[in-house]
Amino acid sequence: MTGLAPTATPSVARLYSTLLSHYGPQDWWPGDTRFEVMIGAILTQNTAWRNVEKALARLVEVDCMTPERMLGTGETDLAVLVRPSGCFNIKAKRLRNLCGWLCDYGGIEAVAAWDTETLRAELLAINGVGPETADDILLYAFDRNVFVVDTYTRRLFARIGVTDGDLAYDRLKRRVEVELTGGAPAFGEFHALIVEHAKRICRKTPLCGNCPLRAGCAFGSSPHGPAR
DNA sequence: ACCCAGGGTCATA
DNA sequence: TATGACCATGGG
Repeated sequence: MTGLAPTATPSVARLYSTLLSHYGPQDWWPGDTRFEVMIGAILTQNTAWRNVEKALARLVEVDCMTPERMLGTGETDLAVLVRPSGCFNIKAKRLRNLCGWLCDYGGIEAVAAWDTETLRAELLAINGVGPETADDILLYAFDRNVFVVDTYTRRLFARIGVTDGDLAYDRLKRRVEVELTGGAPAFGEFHALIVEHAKRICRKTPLCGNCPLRAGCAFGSSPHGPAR
């Protein structure tokens, strides 16, 4: 659709295979059920996953991991339960919004029958679910052929020059969905690999020797990172 | 003592 | 439409 990428810019497929061969399959998303994946997607907003795990464990411990039982827990009690994940008052509301939506439409199995466009639009209509969270849910809870764009994706693509400066969410998303073959499993691995790369590489030394992307990386330390 | 994390909403200009 | 404040815990 858009013009061909200049041959000098690394291809999306090449970036994917490089990360995959270096780190191996990540097998995302961690979560026992589709509902738990959805809850994790809310809780991990601007939050380290290790803190999300604590909140998820508490929800399981009090047997709260269904839409009905989560709604049955009061908002205040729910906020206390998810406290380790931060922003707990806001997240308690968002979890309730999500659960209310599920119950209104007949549960997870019912909404799972919808086509991807409809499901995405409905998810985005929930207060507290933005583009990334919606795509997390579509990809990892409902196995849809959707790529998730996050801050790391933007940073990485910008630094190694695959974006041509256009960082708009939908453009970036479409680009990966078009250029990377393999469907949902590949999209899921790619997003996970990008996050894993950010977590493990170049935090302290921007051009560390173990970086599989070498000089093209310079990625992971701060929102701005080293220039170029 | 800072900075950041697997974002999103809302109020301003 | 485009920024900025805000949420808030826990680890580096």
